[in-house]
Amino acid sequence: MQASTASKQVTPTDELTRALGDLVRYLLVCTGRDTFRAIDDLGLSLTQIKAAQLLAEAEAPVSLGDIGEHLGLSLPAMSRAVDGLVKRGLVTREEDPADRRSKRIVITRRGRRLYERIYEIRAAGVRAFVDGLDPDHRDALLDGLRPIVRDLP
Amino acid sequence: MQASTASKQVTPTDELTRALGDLVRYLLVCTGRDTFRAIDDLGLSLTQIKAAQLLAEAEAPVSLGDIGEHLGLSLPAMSRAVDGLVKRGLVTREEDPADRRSKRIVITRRGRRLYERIYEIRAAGVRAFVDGLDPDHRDALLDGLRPIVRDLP
DNA sequence: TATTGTTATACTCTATAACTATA
DNA sequence: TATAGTTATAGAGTATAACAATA
Repeated sequence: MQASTASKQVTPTDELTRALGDLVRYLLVCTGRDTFRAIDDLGLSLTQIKAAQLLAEAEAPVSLGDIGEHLGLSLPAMSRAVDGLVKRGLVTREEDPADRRSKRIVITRRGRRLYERIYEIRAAGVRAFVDGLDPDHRDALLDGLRPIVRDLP
Repeated sequence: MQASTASKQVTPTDELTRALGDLVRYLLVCTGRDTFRAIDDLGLSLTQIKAAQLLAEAEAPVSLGDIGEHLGLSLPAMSRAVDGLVKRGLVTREEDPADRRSKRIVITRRGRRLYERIYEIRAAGVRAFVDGLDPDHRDALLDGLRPIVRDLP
């Protein structure tokens, strides 16, 4: 707990916070452009892509309300968004036999392919950034990142 | 260029791409929640916050068209967004003496304070993540990040 | 009576088109 | 005639309210 007359003390936490903030911001710009354009070209909304992502990664059946809760959106908004996905054959919507008020939303093979394509576009932006790194820097970053990413929830 | 019978070859580039992608995604979730809620509570749109950020970081005078171009939005959309910012006293909008068709948008002291508050909320999310790291991991990540962030555009 | 989802309606944000003022 | 910005209007996406079906 070092005291200092000025408030210029920069701790490792401060420095890392700033570094991570800058990096995330930069990567978002890199990867966002192409991704948003691709989604737009598909005629899908961001909400629909997020829903597809949730469904692609879900392990248990997912109801409409589940999706809305995860995405922080209202039930009507999800109903409409899923409606569009159903019409395009990207997901299916069926009554839950255990509770017929509820609907089970399941991604189709076509929906999964579409989601993976979007994922690849995003990854390509990150990859372009990584490819531009000095190999030594790249390896050092990987070393620093490996144990942290391993523990992400 | 090692050949392999399977396609399981994972290069450092692959691994780092994935690690960075995962980290960015995780940090976005952490920092996005509070930030979006704060913006919403202020009654401002995301566009208005982005405009404020651009203006807060701008070094030269900025026209309405400049903002729209940077943000990828139409002139009418920017006009409306800036209108709201002017009404709240967060920016000023004045004729450019050199070309009276053009307007110079300038952030006010109050606008700058507001932008910094939002920035702090976002940074707080990153900081919470950093605080949760094992100190050794934290320092290793900082070492890996330092030369890279230094060279960001 | 409570809950899941859908439909009706209003609001916000955006874009295109039409317009004004200046170059 | 071309350009910077504003105003008018339409479309997409969201939320609240009202509704239907099931628990």
